[in-house]
Amino acid sequence: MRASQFHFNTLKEAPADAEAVSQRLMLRAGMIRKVAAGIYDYMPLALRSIRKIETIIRDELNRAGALEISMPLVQPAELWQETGRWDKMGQEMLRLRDRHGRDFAFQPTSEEAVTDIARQELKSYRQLPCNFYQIQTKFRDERRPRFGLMRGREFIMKDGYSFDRDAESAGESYEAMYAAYRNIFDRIGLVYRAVAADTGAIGGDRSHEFQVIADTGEDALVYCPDSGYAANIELAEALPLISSRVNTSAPLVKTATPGMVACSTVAEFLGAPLTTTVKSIVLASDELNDTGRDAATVLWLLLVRGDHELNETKAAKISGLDAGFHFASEAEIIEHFGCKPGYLGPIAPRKPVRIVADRTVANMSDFICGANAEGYHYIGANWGRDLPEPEVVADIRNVVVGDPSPDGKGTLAIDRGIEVGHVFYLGDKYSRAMNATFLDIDGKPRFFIMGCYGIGVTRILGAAIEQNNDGRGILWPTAIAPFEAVICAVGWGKSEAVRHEATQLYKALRTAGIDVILDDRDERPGVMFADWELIGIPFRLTVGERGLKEGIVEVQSRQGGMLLKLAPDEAIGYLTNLLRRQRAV
RNA sequence: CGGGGUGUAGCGCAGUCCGGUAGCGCGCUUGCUUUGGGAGCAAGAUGUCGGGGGUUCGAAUCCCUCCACCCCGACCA
Repeated sequence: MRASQFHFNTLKEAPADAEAVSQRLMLRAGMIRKVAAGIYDYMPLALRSIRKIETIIRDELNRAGALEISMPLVQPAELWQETGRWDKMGQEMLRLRDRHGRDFAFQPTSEEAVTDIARQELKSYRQLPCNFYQIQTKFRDERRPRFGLMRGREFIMKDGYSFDRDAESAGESYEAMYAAYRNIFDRIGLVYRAVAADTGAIGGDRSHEFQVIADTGEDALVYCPDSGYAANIELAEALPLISSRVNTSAPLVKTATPGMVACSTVAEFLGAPLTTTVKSIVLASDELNDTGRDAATVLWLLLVRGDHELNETKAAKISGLDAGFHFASEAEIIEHFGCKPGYLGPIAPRKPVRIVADRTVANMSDFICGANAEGYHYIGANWGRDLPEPEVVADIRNVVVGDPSPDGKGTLAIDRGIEVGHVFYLGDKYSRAMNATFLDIDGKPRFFIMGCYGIGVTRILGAAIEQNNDGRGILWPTAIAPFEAVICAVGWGKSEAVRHEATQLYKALRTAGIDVILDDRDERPGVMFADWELIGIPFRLTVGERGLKEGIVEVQSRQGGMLLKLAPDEAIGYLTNLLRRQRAV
């Protein structure tokens, strides 16, 4: 490719509304253009990267035995009604109507469509296992699209689905995809971590997220450097930090703490460690009473230690909260506690509330908590003596750095991550809902045991840049860079020697199988260098009269490192070998 | 969907309070000079001032009303 025949526009300033680094750099590099909130044009540079990612994905999935198909973007409502998701998906699913007034959905994912294929195509256990995937445009009408390609509304996703005859075989399919995902992300060349993830309503322990490590990531990844344990913080188990209660010594004292609302300020005011305070969080759930008709609001008081945070995913698994909850309103709190938020505690609320203590809180003694009176806290509170034992003791907090690893080997660390892939064991959730069966060896119909596997193709672009950028622009991993190398011809317009040598070099690199672009725009060197550094091409070769006099061209890595002055033949050999080694990873 | 904010040339902005017929930088076009880290000079082109309605002799500016976009908040590739 010659730059004079390619198209890209670089900008010195990014649009003011672009927030994320990846978004700013892609806009400045002219890779993407915003069309509407969360909706972008992919310009030629971006599409080259997208295609490279897709090629790696196809390659590894095909190798793992998966089969590529393509399902419709526009899917009939009936399919979605079968599983109840037509209603459940809510506003996130884009709905449309055809000229006859029939309802359709623009696919946000394709479990229904693929299960419909399976129930019609896969009739015998002899056809199993079977794994279909597609690389397709998705639309999810996000409440708040942001960060450019990281959380767009329209995006490209690889979604795959496996069909097996039983749980054991489905487990093997899952493991095969897990391994394929490892290969895919290894080849793409990003630093990532596979972590155990929450399985939501499905249950079971088979769900892993593939997270690209980046400080700007929205997820917190918990891992143990010693044991290899790794999980999303939503899931990561927090062990009790206190093994058992010590004998109580202090009396219960109601102490004035005027204006002290946060645990940290109370602790500071009282001169006590933050770890002796207890934080009160009030949730509300609606429950049916005995007649099964009128909904009564039940308040829950969740207690975590002052230095800890509530984990809502864990809270949502507690019996009674698992049907849904919301944070209690101030009115609900005053009605039940007789006090405004800020001074709430488990000792003698005005009306009965259900008390859930975190494992660590349950073993605390002589602790500080709100007194349910404005401007007062108790110090020296003790379970059993000053208040009843907690109704429920559970893990309801986020782990923090330094906590013991749940597997008992070492302590936990936390990274930020961007979720770019997810493998998930589905069981018969969709096959049962859609009555998708095959005939098993005993002649009886059985539901397919399914798994689903996603990779956010366009999100990988954003994640790659979030992880790899510097003051000058993007630093693409070679495997997904728009071009592997660029030849900057300095003085293209006026020097026949430069034109000749640059063209020869270009042809030779192409013959060697290198994806190279020749910058023949006759721009000044500063402009060329700045453009390609912004765009992030991994290798730059500079051909100019200055070097040709010495018989050399310059080779410079975008990552930094040495500027090499090599004879053209040497440069070709050097780059060919280097890229061959990188591709072999 | 709540709360806050912004819409002026492709991009970044000024002008709005105090109405008088739209400007700056970058980019773009042409010419000359320049040529190893975003060149200089000269001459140009580009605007429904987010849309609609109103007030006024006159509206980017004042009023009303839509719309779009961004930021902060209850989970996704």
